[in-house]
Amino acid sequence: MFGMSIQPSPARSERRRNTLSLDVVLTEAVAILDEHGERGLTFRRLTEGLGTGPGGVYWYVQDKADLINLACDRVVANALDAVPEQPGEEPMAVLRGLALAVFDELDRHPWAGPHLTSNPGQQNTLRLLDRFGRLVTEAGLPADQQFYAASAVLNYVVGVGTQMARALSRVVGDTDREDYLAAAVARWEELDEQEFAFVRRVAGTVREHDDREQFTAGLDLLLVGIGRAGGRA
Amino acid sequence: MFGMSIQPSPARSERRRNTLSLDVVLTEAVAILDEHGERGLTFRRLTEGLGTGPGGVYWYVQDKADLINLACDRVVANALDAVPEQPGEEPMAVLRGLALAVFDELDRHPWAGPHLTSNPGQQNTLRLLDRFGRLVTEAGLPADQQFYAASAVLNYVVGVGTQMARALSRVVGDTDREDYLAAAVARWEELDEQEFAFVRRVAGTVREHDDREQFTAGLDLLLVGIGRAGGRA
DNA sequence: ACCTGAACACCGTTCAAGT
DNA sequence: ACCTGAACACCGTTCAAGT
Repeated sequence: MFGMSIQPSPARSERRRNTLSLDVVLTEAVAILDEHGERGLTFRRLTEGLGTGPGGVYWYVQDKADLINLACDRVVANALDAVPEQPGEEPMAVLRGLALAVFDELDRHPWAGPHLTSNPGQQNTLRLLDRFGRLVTEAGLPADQQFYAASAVLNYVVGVGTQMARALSRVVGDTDREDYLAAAVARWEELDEQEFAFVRRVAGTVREHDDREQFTAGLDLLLVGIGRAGGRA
Repeated sequence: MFGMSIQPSPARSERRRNTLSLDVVLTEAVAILDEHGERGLTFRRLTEGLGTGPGGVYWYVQDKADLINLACDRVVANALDAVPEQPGEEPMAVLRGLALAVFDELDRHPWAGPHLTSNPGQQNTLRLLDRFGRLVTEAGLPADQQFYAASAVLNYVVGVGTQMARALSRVVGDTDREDYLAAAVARWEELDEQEFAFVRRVAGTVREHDDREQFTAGLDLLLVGIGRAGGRA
């Protein structure tokens, strides 16, 4: 739905060239990003995979930044498509499902996370914010708190989701395939006990549980808080 | 404090070269990033400003990614230094002050935001998480919720802070200096009324208030929620 | 140990030319 | 309208050589 190309699908007959389209370009770009990471996405590799020249790509895309943004937008589109709107359902349950869909998508495409918060030009991230906002509204949150509550949820989902996705993912920037999270925790346990008192204390507990469960536990903490909150401190 | 170079400060006598140091390199890098954005940070410009060759920089830095990470780490260091630890103070008040310090620092250095969440190798971001964690603990949050509460706060502060910093900042990627936020809101108001029902409704209110105030209002919402939350949904 | 700077491989982007 | 592919300017990184 949201990931489809904007231009009308050309009649699949008559011409034998014109195998290219924004859709095809983005599919290839996402595949390369998944396999080789952000640094691995070069026009050389992209055009090789597509069987075109650079000019062909530039017909559909403004520049490399635009290409990556569009690829990110497609990732978010996947999450949105995975959880269709369900009017009448318990809003917080829907929100939780949507958050998990984003989590799963970030797990599949770990390169996308950092670009989601930073770029407001992405239509589907805005769409995601909109859905969070409507769900939070449905749940009865006062009007003047809705925007920042929705922002908080979006930031939590993307921020924590990105971190955990990188931890789970075996591909980080085309190089290391180790158990990233375990390595991080091990590093944490070597930190100074005074200076990093908190991180050292919780380092063990982070490893123990299932990541997806912890992700939603933190989300629920946020939602329960948002649902109950009445005014400012 | 946290922004200082790791290596011992060399005796400022005897040698007449050796004007370089990690500290000097990072200062110049931050200055370039502030003025020209991330794309504007090239080794050419950097070495011109420093009066060195590329090899000189590579003595202190592993590669460009490392350079940017170190620059980001210094930005967070500034925020940490701005709010020294104050045992005995009201933890939530201290947390709020620390969050605002990060906000201000992201306002000064809008390029840093996207790199903070994505990179766990940054010591000072970890330090920031640790302080949030200790403050949340002091405030009486149950042990099993502390880590994700601290993460939520960190993600809110960095995520929303980055967005607003970009909105306020006049330099975005070396080019446009328009009123970014106003433009964003104007774009929001042109969106489809059905599809973006929430964003369109709140678009007006976002513009009205003072940004810093809204930032803390959202943060307080989160903190009040965290403080009151008892269990999962 | 610290720095120089020429050299290298490569990358994003352009554009005149083709269909 | 859509695509080709050679050409260009530039960029990150290396490394033998200096002090």
